[in-house]
Amino acid sequence: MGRAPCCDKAGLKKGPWTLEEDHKLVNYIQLHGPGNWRTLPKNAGLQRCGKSCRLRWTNYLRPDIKRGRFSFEEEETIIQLHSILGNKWSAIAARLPGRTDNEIKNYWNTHIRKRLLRMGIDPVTHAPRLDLLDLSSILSSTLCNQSILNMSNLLGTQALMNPELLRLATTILSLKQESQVPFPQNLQENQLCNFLLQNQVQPLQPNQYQAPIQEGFSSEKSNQLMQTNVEGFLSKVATFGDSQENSIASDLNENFVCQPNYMYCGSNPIVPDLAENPNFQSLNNSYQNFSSFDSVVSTPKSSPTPLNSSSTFINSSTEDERDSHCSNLLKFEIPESLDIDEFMSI
DNA sequence: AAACGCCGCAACCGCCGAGGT
DNA sequence: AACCTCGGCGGTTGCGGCGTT
Repeated sequence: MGRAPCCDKAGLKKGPWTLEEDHKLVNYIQLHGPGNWRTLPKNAGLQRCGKSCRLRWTNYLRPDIKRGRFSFEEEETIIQLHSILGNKWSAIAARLPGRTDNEIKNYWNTHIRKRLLRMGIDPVTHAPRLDLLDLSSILSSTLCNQSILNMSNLLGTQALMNPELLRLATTILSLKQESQVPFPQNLQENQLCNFLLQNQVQPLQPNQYQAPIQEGFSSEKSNQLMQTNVEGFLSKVATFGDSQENSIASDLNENFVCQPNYMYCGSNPIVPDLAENPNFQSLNNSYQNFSSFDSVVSTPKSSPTPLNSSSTFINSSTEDERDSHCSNLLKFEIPESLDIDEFMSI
């Protein structure tokens, strides 16, 4: 039910707050505490509506408000949480001590959103903007390379970065859960090939998976590592799903890897050393983050806790440096369809 | 120095859900 | 059940500051 704006009443002031008004409001709240906003302005001697007083207090006058530029760490938190929560600014603010929802919303709209757009990333879905991709070249590349598809290709770096392969993994997991058929320990090559052919997944070029392997990191080792991590991912998803009575796992199976996300590196050349490849590390981090996600989103609002971060940040960095950092941290992605309410209630 | 446009941010608007009567 | 109040939220606006021409 809608109702008339509270500030429509005659005699109530609007617009910027004066120092005197701020003092009145602060003094009153220090004596009586916040709340009962309807009667507060009258009692405090303010010609403002209660709503205006509440906003002024929560967004500006509250003593625990942090001022100044957002740190990389805070920015990372905002982007990660936004990929999970969407425009739930208050929920995001609950994870950032001293920051208000209004401040975060403004920062998103004026800085982060624009940066994502510059990077060709949709700030709403956190996915690469498909309208910027040359779809025809992708399709033609796929068709040209189908004949060279083999297991080695599948286990190359790009395969792991490719959401379609992960999609296959979760699809199999889904089948396992639904049919109770024993999960095959080792996928057959032809199964994967058929799947990829059917889904037009872009395979690697031969020079992409052969050339980069360097000393100390053989093709066999990289394949083993990839296998290990794909299985590890499956294990994480399975464990996670079981612990959440399969409801969230169901969402994951359907959506977690279906959306384009930052792990999909497109036509980027493969970085030789997988162990140092930030994309590869990002994948590991992604499901590590996943397994600890309840701790990320369920901390009570009254006791906000900063998210842990292994990164080191310098606040005075340039926008370009933030762009660069952004491109790495954005490889973390959770589908919007994830039932956040369910998460929050855990 | 003036005009103009852009940007960032504080504040407002309109809607919603919860809870009370 | 219907209505009302209240607090809260997300989207939008408007103004001041700043840089550019």
